[in-house]
Amino acid sequence: MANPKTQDTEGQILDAAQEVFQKKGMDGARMQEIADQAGINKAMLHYYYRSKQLLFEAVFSKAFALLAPQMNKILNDDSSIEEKVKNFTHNYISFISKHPYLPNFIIQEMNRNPNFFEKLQQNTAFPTLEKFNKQVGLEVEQGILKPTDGKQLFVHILSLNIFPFVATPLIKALLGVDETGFNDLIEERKTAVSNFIIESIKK
Amino acid sequence: MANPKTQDTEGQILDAAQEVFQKKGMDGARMQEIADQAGINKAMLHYYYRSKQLLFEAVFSKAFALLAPQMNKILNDDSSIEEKVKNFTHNYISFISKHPYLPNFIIQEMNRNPNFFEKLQQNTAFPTLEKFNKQVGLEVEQGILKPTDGKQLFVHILSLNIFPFVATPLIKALLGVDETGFNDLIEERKTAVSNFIIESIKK
DNA sequence: ATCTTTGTTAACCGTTTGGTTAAACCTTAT
DNA sequence: ATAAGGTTTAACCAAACGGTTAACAAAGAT
Repeated sequence: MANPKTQDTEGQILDAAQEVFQKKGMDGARMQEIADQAGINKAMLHYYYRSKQLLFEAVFSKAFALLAPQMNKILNDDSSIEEKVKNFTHNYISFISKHPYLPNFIIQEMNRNPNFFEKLQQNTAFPTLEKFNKQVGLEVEQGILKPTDGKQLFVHILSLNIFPFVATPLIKALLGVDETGFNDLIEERKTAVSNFIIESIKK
Repeated sequence: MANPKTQDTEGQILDAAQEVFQKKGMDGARMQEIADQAGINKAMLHYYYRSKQLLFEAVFSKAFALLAPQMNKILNDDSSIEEKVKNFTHNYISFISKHPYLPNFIIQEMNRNPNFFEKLQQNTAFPTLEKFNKQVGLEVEQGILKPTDGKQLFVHILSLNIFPFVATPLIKALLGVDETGFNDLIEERKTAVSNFIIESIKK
């Protein structure tokens, strides 16, 4: 990633917009604050991106494009289910630890405007569950896994990996841990989650 | 719940505010829209609740007060871990199916303003993990459960139960299901989630 | 050198927003 | 009847908002 100071104006704007939108959401973000963050005049935002809506869509699409490959890895590569679970859990948690605002941003804005999300769904090469589903069925037949529904398993995997990052303040409060304690918990989860899943589905 | 038409103005406002705030969040909600929803003049909102912030806090506190007892059930009653997991999963999913906006509202606003949440944490009888943690340790010693960390197990349980309601649009898209298909999936989860957990931790 | 295009700014504009006000409207006690 | 209290309304207000404009600066092209 390039140093902001050496980037051109358009890139500086996108970086600033990403920061502000991810912290405050579409409704809470202010064009002036994005301009201040980027260290430029507010008119430049409109010069490069026309409107708040279009600037937001640029930020959202860029963010979503970061996540999609992670999904495709678990859905469409050729390793076994057990390997997929282990790799996805470890990789995803590592990845999100570096971008902690990302999941909440995506989910918050998907809920705010499902229409825009449907548009994205058609344009992007959107991941599908087909291959994963078949693979689970096959490994059940082969006696590698206990009887397991692919859809439910996939939702389990997403829930266990993503939820803690979405509900960080709630979990901190309920567990009574601070920033450090939470980070330790997350670090533990890189193995705890995959062990928990494998233990449940492996024969 | 009383019929809105037979309620007094203050109650009508709170109901209308709940609906609008839960759909659009603090930043997206408009006082005029709340007034319209309640069928009254905008000035009445300020007459009864002084400001948008105070009206919002009334809505948030009421919503949180609905969820806290659910948490306490799994943390502080006297049944076994297995029973707790089964009951919590079934009860929580049933409960949230009737209030689908609730989890996302709480989480979204907790992330937006962690300070306000800390205030709430001190005032309310806030659930703690202490008893649950001890109980897990005990059942592990007794050979009922495999070696299990109480904290991680609790995060697992919350994640599996809450996440699908928070990320509904994402899950619908990835699984390629419509409203009906999603509802079926959720209905299945009342047993699928508890079986999945028990299978993993029970000796 | 001068023209043209692109990038940048301060000032401005119309609208929307949360919030206020003063007058009117009930209800009820005397 | 009427005075007093709380309740409700239309009209209004200042501030904040997204967006525009016109003038200016920088950089290439001829």
